[in-house]
Amino acid sequence: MGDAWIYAQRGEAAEEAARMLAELGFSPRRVAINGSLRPPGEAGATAPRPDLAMVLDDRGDATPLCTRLREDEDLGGVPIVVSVEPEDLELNPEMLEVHELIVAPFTAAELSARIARARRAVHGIEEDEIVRSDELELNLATYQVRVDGEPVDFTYMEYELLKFLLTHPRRVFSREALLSQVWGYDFYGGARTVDVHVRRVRAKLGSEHATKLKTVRRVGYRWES
Amino acid sequence: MGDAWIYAQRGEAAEEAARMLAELGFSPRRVAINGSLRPPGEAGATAPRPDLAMVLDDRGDATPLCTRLREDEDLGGVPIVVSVEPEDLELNPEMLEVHELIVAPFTAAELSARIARARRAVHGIEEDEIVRSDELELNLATYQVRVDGEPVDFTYMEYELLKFLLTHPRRVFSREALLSQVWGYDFYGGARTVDVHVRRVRAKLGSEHATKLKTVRRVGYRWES
DNA sequence: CGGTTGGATGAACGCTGTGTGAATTCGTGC
DNA sequence: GCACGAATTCACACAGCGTTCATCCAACCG
Repeated sequence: MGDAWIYAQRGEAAEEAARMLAELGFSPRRVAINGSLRPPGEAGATAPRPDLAMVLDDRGDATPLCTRLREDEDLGGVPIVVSVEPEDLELNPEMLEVHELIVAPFTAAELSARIARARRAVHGIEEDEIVRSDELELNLATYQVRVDGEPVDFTYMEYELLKFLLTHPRRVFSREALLSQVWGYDFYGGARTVDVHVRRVRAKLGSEHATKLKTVRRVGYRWES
Repeated sequence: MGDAWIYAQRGEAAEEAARMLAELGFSPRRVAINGSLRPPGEAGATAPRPDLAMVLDDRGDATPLCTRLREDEDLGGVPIVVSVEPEDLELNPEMLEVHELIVAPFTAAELSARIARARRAVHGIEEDEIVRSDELELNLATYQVRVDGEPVDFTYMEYELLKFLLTHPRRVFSREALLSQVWGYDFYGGARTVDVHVRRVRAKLGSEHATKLKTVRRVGYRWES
């Protein structure tokens, strides 16, 4: 699911949130509420972006923090979920603008739903429409592929082939199996067709990732990351 | 605070919500979940609009209801708050799109905050009634389009198509999807219809912006700014 | 170490899908 | 009923993409 940065004053609350986010498949990192808005060790140079910012409010201290988050150059567009205590629900303008609001204590199921809503609000895309493998990203909603963060153009068949192998990792598929599953059950064509597409996919992936699309001699192809 | 219409299957839940809304200063009215979407006695003639629609989900039955609410001619733009039971939180696309989501049981304070957020979400859109993307401006109120500041005349379908793509950026839509979502669910026509409208929209946008309406071969169209 | 087999590679062909111009149908107001 | 604009359908050309073919290279086997 990606990185989640947690902004919190109190330690227990942060740990509980981290536990829950990890359960949902995130890699949570704690961030001090005062300071650079980045986790320790992440200087501005590399400027990594989290996939989610989770803010744990403590008596209204989240308000200025959210403003800073929103205005931060590199963190713009990161979905923000703010957790507030029930007694701190009194209205304040910032709480109206935050992507998604959750009232503590909450369940993992609710958090998951609210994260999906926050992402939807920001990206217009749901997380489950993205297939990842290492530094590879297949976006099922936009038909775009990112290799090491860089968008790469794939043609329709290239995309479909890569998607199939990526979503069925490790298992070997014969050319015939690929022809029937990726091209369609009624396809009658030479098995060499697969070879050519594999070549093109490899070329676009770059040497780094190309090696993950392995040839199994006399059998077929396999994805191994 | 104004009128609040409650859509619910179960009576107790509806009464509890009504009590809470009254406490917050609303005038709650119960609406049957099947039927005209209006309280009894409110025929279409006078067509009053509530200031809030509160939907109480019962095992997922809120989904089609929300779709109807959204598409209702006179109820468009009414803030919608949906209450769901914790066990019904599993993701479904409609729940991602609703203005605000609240998990039962909830306090009046939380409901109040979420109503404020829902209103903000709706007002935000109505306040700027204008959808912008770079130097493009869609005025939802007047059906006018400005390209680089210059007003351009769009016909109805051209406008609807552009608006749909612009408000769902990046995502690819097949011709069939566009036909059903922009033209209407019951539309049966050639998929080439979409092509022609895309061409006209592109022509009116000018070469600069036309390239943002991208063709995804064998799949459909996509807006990318 | 040569023979054999299967995969990689380069290039060219031909089909399918999309763009485009124009004709036709539909809808609305006078 | 007529006129006008808009939406839809039709026909065709072109480009991109998928497929095939021919050749080269690497792995396996004796």
